[in-house]
Amino acid sequence: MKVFILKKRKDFVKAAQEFKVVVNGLVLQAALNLSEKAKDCCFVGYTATKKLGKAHIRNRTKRRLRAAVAMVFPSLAKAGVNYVVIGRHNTTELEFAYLTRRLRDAINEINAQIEARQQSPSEAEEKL
RNA sequence: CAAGGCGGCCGGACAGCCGCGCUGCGGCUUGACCGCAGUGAGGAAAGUCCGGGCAUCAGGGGAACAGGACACCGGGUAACGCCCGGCUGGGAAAACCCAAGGGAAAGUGCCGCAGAAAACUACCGCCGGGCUAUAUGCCCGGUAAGGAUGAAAAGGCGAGGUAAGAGCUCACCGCGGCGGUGGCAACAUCGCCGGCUUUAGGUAAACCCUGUCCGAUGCAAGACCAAGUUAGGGGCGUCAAGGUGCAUUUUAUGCAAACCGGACGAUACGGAGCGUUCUCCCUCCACUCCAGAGGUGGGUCGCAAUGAGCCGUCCGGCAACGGCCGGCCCAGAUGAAUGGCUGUCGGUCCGGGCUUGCCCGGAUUACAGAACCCGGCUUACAGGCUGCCUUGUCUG
RNA sequence: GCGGGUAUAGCUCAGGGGUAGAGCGCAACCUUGCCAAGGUUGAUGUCGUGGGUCCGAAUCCCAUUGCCCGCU
Repeated sequence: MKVFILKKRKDFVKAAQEFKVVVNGLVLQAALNLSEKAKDCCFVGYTATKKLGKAHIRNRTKRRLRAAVAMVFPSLAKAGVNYVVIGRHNTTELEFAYLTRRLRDAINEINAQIEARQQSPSEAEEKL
């Protein structure tokens, strides 16, 4: 599974509106991407807000998230999905192995949500 | 050894595995591809407080006004509000430190409370005279030594002098002027003179005056390529070849630009040209204006290997800095590259052990991430190295 | 990346060199059988932080921190 970088603001906004899982250290959001391009790959975007700290803290947060995604996503991510990973205040402090485990939990959870929606779309829409 | 002052410098090191940006080369399965090699954050990359380069506004000369910055002297620099050296004033026992440090004699304003008075001073007091029998008291005059107030009180201090006093006179200090000497200068120093209410309190980080400098906007500047929109409405003017209207010379000619539709835009008026106004040269503009809606915001260059560049020897200079010669090429992203894991060695702190400078264990290892590029300033910063200087104590 | 504004009592704001103020709120008392309204009285600030200028700074100057806003 190939993983590419998400760039457009529009896609970030859409991901924030559809699926969301919060774990210790990070937040994972996702949205379906039905375009031809995304048929057999997925996109990932990273977010680190000004709340986290100054520039070097935000950069470090994104780096650790990228490193974690590089370990987890190639095996677990679903094709045709835009993921967004958001850093939290303790992303830079947690042990990397723990952070990776939590990201694995988060992606399994969010994939389950997506599959549930795909199997019974009408029911899911009622929920929303 | 202790306490302190002033600089300069570093700001973890090495190795392994998995990854990332850029550049170069190679590969074929030509792509958001793979492989190899090289290279990859700071002293502040930060704050955006100054000064430049560069770019656009078509360009240039002059005058006035407005606005802003700066302000002892000399030097350095591309330039600066920066740096160096000096002067003056203030602080410290000293090494040293601090200073927006021009003009108050161009003008205006302000100086609360207190105090007689905050700038043409006179409450108490002191002295003289008068009224009154005397004292008290009152009136007139002289005075600014003393008291009191205040941040600040009209040169200070001592002596002479006087009714009491006063630069009224004199010495010293201070101040002003002239001259000599030293210094590029700020200024220092010596002498003479003034006789100081003929010396005009403070405040310019109050307005201001004087001198010097300053066009605006910032790489999201700007240049090019590609794609897309080029539609509707209102207003000015020209055209009589269509319709309409009017007139008739009666079916064609003339007039009319009011209306519908169409084709279009003047070598004149005028407008524009880097704060405002004026002026000179020069140049440019031939449709214009308004409102609403929708779309796009992609790529290349700018841009990173030639620069006020970095390193080193030597030379000049007290220094900032400059010069000769030699060597080097050193990040370039755009959802934005340095990360993850492991080991060894460091630094600092704590605890324990003892063989007293080693071992063991634990914690900690700052501030912080280039975005067009340089020169400064300012602010943040664990810990460490190093040079010089001052004072005190002890020993020789 | 560039450029502005603001910070004063619990809240909303005045004050632009000379004793820090207003409204609302708060507390006590009066009024009432009780409450509200009304009346009387009172408390309350390191003037965001650190320096400087001045005799004297919330005010002027410099630096700094937080918050808010604008352009692209």
